[in-house]
Amino acid sequence: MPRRKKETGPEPNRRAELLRAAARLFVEKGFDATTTRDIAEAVGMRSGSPFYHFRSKQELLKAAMVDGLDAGYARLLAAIDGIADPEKRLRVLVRTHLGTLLEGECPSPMLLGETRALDAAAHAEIAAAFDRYQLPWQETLEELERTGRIPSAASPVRLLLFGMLNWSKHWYRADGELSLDELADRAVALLLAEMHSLAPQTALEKDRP
Amino acid sequence: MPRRKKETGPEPNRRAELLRAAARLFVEKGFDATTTRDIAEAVGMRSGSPFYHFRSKQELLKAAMVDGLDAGYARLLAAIDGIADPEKRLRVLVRTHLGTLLEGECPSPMLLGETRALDAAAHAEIAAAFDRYQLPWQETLEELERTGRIPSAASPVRLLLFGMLNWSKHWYRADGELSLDELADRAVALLLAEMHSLAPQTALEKDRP
DNA sequence: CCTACCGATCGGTAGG
DNA sequence: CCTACCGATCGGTAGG
Repeated sequence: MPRRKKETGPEPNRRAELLRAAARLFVEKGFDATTTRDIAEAVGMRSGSPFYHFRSKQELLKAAMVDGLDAGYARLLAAIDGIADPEKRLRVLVRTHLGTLLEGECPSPMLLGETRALDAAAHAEIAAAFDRYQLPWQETLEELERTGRIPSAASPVRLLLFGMLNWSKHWYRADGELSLDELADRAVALLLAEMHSLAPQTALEKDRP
Repeated sequence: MPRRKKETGPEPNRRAELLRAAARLFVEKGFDATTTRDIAEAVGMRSGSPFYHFRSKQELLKAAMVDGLDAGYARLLAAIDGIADPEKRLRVLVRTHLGTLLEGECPSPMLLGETRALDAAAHAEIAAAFDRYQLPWQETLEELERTGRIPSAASPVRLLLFGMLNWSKHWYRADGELSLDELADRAVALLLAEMHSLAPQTALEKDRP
């Protein structure tokens, strides 16, 4: 029986393993504090071997960011598929984003600050991946503006929203009182100002429709 | 004429200069990518001299954070002095915070992620400084809740608010279209949901009362 | 992908 | 606060 594929060059699985380990370590310890030896050890390689897959530590960071963002983008699209109501769609975007950020293994937005060390070409690739990621958000916000649910979908609104969500990485505890669903509700409520027209006591007690 | 003070040990000015330089460099390049040599050079010292003032690089980071937060706290208190209306006070808190963060030389909240390398004792000192800093915010939010301007002043609200503001360090450009005053208005409007009851076009055109 | 290694750099110290 | 320095570590490479 014929093999699926001739073995050409490096094993793609090992490359993906390196990227996952790198992303996790970069988030955990920071780019500079993470050594290429840490990353190699995390996947059972020797110190020099990551450089067989990636030209430099910088390229490892760039690839981890772009792959992480694209994986998150795919997750977003799958989650909002078929949801026509923009308010529900926003809620799903927020919840899915928080899941990627706080439960996932590759919280790319947290690596934003670590890209300082990268050159302009890498920055451009990462920026393009961020732009893709933000597309469904901007569409949804604009639909909410058109239907009068928010007063403005101008760019700062989206950025303030991402700020609310991404910063939670600094304080959210999975073993705390606040569930991810509740946090998502809080954030959406803040944006939509719907709590203002609800009785405060019931603001967090919404059932599923 | 008598000297104000006998010279006892290290010059306090030099210590403060080191802290300012360290804070700026840590924000700019990250804790690990900043060398103690960078910091020494920034204040015109030789490579070993910072260790005359601070026991370790970690202590430099801890002191820079605590000092930066306490300076920001003093700035907050001065700014809100005598403002009775909680809505106006919140607006001033937000604007002052954004000023410290985006125009100041020591944006301490951005160093939160860099404290990974510090031990438990240092974390406790920094946490205490953060708690002080958050006091006037929490008081103001609770007053807004009591007077019915926001539906809840529970802890996540304050944290989401800080998220909106702090994340702006990642995208705000001083030479862009959005002024700090406008950004502050946007953030406050999001929280108070006042835009909902205003005509959208005038939401950003408020004069001073 | 491993072995063996290099050049550079870094935090920190001794002694003045 | 400087000079001179040490031990350790790190990103990366040559050769297989």
